[in-house]
Formats: sequence, C-alpha cells, structure tokens
Amino acid sequence: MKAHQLKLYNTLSRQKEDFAPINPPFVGMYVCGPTVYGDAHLGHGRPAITFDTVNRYLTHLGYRVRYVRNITDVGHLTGDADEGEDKIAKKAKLEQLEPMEVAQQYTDTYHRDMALLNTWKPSIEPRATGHIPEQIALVEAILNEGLAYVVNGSVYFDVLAYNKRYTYGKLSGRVLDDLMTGSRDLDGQGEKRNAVDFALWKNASSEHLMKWPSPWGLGFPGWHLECTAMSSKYLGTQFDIHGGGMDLLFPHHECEIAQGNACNHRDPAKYWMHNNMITINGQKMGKSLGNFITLQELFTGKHPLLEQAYSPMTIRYFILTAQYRSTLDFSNDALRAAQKGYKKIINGLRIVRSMDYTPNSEIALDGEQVQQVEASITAAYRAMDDDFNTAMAIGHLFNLLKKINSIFTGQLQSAS
RNA sequence: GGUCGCGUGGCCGAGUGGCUAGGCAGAGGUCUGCAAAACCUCGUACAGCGGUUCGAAUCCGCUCGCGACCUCCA
Repeated sequence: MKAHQLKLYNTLSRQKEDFAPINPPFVGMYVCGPTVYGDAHLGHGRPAITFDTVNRYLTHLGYRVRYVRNITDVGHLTGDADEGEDKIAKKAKLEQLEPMEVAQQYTDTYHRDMALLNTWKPSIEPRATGHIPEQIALVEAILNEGLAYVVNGSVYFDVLAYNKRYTYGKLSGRVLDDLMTGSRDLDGQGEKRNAVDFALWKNASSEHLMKWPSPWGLGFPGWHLECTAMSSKYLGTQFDIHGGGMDLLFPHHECEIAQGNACNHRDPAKYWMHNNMITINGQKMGKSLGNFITLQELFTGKHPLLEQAYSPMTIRYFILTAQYRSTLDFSNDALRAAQKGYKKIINGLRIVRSMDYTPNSEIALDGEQVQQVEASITAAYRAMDDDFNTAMAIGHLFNLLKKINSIFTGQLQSAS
C-alpha cells in the first residue's frame, strides 16, 4: 500500500496539518473521558466513536497507538469553580451511596455502552482518584514556579503571572484582557485574586465526602489537573494527539496547556482535535439543558422523542456519516436513514465475503471494472487521510458497493 | 456584549472556481405469484442581495437566520 500523508485539523493552529508523530511509529493520544455521575448519552458516543476511528485508522496505517482515556471520578464541580458541589458526591447523596459506588456504577454502564458501540478499549484508562499524589506533585511544581498561590487551604493557578511568560488563551483564541473585562458577574471570584484564575486544589469542608490529605490540608483536586497528571504520567510531558469535545476547549483544555507549560515548560500536545456537538432541534444536546437521550434509551427505544429503537451500530454509523468537526442533528428521520444505510453496507460486506477469489474463478473482471473498484478504494482512503472524513469515505464505500453488487449480479448470471 | 462557527434538494449529509458525491424517502423499470435483496433510470439544491470572473454552492462585501464557547457539560 502506498504511503499515506495523513492530514488532521489542529485546533491550535486552526488549520489542517500534516500528521508527523513525535516519535514514530509510536503515537500517544489522550482523550478526555466522562465524568461518571450519570448514564452515557448520545453526546458521549461521539468522541468515543470519533477517537476510536482515529485509533483504528492510525493502527491500520501501521502506527503503534497508545490511547489513554480517563475516568473523572472526582473534582468535577457543578456550577462555579468556587461554589459548586462535586458532581459525584452530589449524586451519591441523592442515591445514598458511597461516592465510589456511584463512580463504579456509571463507569460500568459507560463501558457497557462503549462496547456496544464497538469501540476499542483505550490502552490505559486511568482514574482521577487513582492519581492524587501525582496531582499534588503537580500543584507543588506549579507553586515552585511561582505560578500559583495558596488561600485558605486551596491553591489557585495565577493566570496573570502565567501570561507574562506564556500565552494564556492560545488554544481557544481568547485574549486575557477580553476575559478580564468580559467576566460578567462578580460572584464566584471569592478568594481568588482574579476571576480568570482556576483551582488546582480545593479545600474540603467537613461535610465534604471525597477528600485527601495534602500539604494544604484536607481537600480535593481541581478538575483540569487530573488530565495533566494522567496524560504526562502515561504519555510523557509532550505527546501527539489530545482529543475531546469542543465544549471542553475552554476552559478545560486551555487550562491543561497552562498547567503543562507551568510544570514542564512545553505544550502537552502537538495536535489538538475536537469533535463537534450533537444537537437536537438545532440545540446542543447536554446535561445542562436536560435535552439528552441516553445511549440505552436509544438502544431500547424507550424515550418520548424516539419513534423506535436503534441498534448500537446504527448509532455508530449515524455518527460516522458526519465529519467529526460538524455538528450533527438528531432526528428520527436521520436515524432511520442511518439504519437502512448501515444495513445496505453490511449486506454488501456479506456479498464480498461470499465471493470466490480463487484465480481460476469464473468471475472475469475486465480492466475497467478493476480500475473502478480501485478508484473507489483510493478515494475512500484519501477521504480518511483528509482529517478523518468518514462522511466522504462512506460515500465512496457506497460507490464501491454498487460496483461490487453489479459484479456479483454478473457472477450469478454467468454461473446459472 | 466578546470570541468562533454554520446556513446545500422532502430528510440527513459531502463538496472551496469549471468535471455524477453518497444515503434515506419519492416515481418508473429489470421482475409476468408474493416478499426481500440488488441493479438501471428520473425529478427536486446550494439562505437573500450585490460584486469579482469567460465561468461561483465554492472568492469578496452586505443583509437575514441559526448555533457554540465566554459557568458545569462529550
């Protein structure tokens, strides 16, 4: 097979770049996983399938991929960084469970659903609570750099100080001055020196369920820190691809870059990839709006908005019929179309597998047919090489399918 | 308000200057028992206005509409 020049869109540069791993043939990829306090919904399916496709395609091209996707089981607050409640702990109180029971339960359902969507497991799936010492070490390193400060047992990242040495906002295209003036309400600044500062470590109140001892007292890590801790531990301080949903671009990924630079004096990732959102009636499907449909509801059809059940592979196909950087709108019509399209592809695959490939086969392909088949295959590869354009690739697959079916029909006729 | 992005036929969804995207749905046919599968043919597009060009869905400008992020969200 001829060499592929894979191009991928790098959010950092806002353009498609030639993919060149730091240390080929190895590729390190980190993707932000779920916060496990509820069932996975359609929106969670998209990054899982998107980066599964990246993983599979890179592997197919001969790269050796180490794919790390975390489980966030602590530190992800509801509401404002200062006032919010831990999402896991909140759910635990609600259901009268240990926080880790909540995390375990939804980690299990997440795994179940991801397996149904036919995604490969990550090479490593670290948990935030399993990396508290690493996170504390990072906080100390950032403090030593003079880029963080301690207040009442909490540690905050000093964005202004950081911005004097580095550029805060380069991933999301934000300018610090605008962020400062644009900060809307005065609530939530609290003990922070500046509203743009973010928590590295939070002091835990006595009623707080999940807390660990630290040099600053009992507390828990800030949300952004876990990804820096786990990615650098398993992929090194600079790795190839960092992925996640577009909604994590700011502040989460921006903060990861800041933390990485503060500790290691380099950007954590060479390429940043962001999948776009799934929408419903044109609006983002998400927890906050409550307009989400869980994957299990899709698989069983048990949701008021669903006219029928859709198989996991229909969902996977549906997601892949759009380029990952486009929004994708949910509707029953769209899913039904996906269901039939997927079935058609699988039928074609069955035919291909049943075909006889022995040299003396009665199937005599003429040069033109061979050329057409090869052209479709090449085109499909070209689409994949162009920033994983699965929508285009699938289109070419259908062209290929048509050819194969024609040849198959001809084979039947000549055999009879 | 700031930053960014989007608007393609009944429904999805590609495509960045000229060369059929594709799928689903619809109409007709191969098929003269029914159904399924497959194949062939067909129609309906590029938000609006103006500009650049021999030529624009594709470039430029304006208008309208929509969304994302700026707070937790994949």
